[in-house]
Amino acid sequence: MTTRQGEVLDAVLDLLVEGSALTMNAVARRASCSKETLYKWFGDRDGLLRATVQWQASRVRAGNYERQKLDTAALRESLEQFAANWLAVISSRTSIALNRVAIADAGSGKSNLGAIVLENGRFAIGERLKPLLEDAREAGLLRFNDAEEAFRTFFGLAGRDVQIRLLLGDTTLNLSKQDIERDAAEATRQFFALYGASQLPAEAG
Amino acid sequence: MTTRQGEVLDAVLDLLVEGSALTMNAVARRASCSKETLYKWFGDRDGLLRATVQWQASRVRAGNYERQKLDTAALRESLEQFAANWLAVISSRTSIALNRVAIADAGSGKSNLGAIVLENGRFAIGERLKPLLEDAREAGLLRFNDAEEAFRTFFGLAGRDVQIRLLLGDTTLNLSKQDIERDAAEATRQFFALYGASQLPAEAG
DNA sequence: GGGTCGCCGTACCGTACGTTACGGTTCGGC
DNA sequence: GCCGAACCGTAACGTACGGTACGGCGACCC
Repeated sequence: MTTRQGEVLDAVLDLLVEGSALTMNAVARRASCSKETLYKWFGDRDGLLRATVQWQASRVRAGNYERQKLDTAALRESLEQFAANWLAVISSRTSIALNRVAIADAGSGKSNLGAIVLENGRFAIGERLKPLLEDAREAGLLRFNDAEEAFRTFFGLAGRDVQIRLLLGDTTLNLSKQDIERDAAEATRQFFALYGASQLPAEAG
Repeated sequence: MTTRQGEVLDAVLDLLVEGSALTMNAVARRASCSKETLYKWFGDRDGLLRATVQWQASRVRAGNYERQKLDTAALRESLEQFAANWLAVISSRTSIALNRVAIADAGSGKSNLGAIVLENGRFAIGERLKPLLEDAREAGLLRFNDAEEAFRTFFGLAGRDVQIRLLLGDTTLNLSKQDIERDAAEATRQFFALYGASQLPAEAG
């Protein structure tokens, strides 16, 4: 992946975010490259989309969680960061645009953009969060049987209706940085109320 | 909306659920009608899609909640039914297909399918659930300040990652009727843990 | 300075699909 | 039995777009 190729993929992202129709002509014009080059580098339109999705995924992937000795404050801090980061990602125009094409593609089943997005989004964050949850359980801070189920609950508390509303074009939902931090803190508080070891476990699955 | 027109829209739903490309030719063939009739009845392709979305919405709309004197058991029962019904809807092949076209459409901004789906999905269920929550607060069963926020939490606890995974084509998620009932019960239990008046309120927003 | 390579711009091709037009058929009203 | 309306099936048109071909041009090598 040369820098020039990255510029081309950024042009694709630009067009997607704008909501313009993503034709090969439009990409070539925006990226100031020839269509021949596009086909040489990416094969066909599907390959271009796949490369774009992976290109963006490679940028979003944050540092992995480092196993550590946890106390309640550190755990809360980590959870809030996870939630805030996730909310920031799913409310970004880029993520919305990419999820839209991936969802449309998953319907026609031509490429496998949906699987790529899932792998780098929902599943990646799950794999990054579960070690934290398990360390917290080890440290006696959380109670749960199944880390996957606990994660899914946290995912629901953090995301709520945000992603589907944004994907469907709801314009009444405008998450500022402050909103995101407040919502992330609230989700974390609720998660502690459900899974915190200092309280009665809510028959957590 | 004649019954014949309903048959045509059912043909559209069939094609969408199959994942076939939704061309006017395919619709005409599947519905055994002429393209001329399609254009006469629905104007253009967008009109056909709009009519299809509204046609399905008119079928999904369930009975409204009837205000009643609530006790804990009745409240739990109602909440579980709401959650189970919502999970059944969003995991149905029809809903997935319609949400896909609506989301794709919301990206290009041609029609306003996204708004229609939101209005008949997420927002409709919110308006139906909030009176129940408020009655429960009135009856001293729940504690919260903002019914909208409480609803959004319930929405997150019930839906979690289900909708986005299905929209993105995740095939590892297969919700049986039993799964749905179990998840609905669990979400309701968690919601009570967060907002039930018999416990300390979790600083609920 | 000539040859080669990689790329840009553009013209071009084939096809898919939205849309329109039209001949043929059924059916209710008189 | 005849008329008109509604509708079916299909052919035809125009366009948009994915994909290909080709001429030109700067860069680099020898």
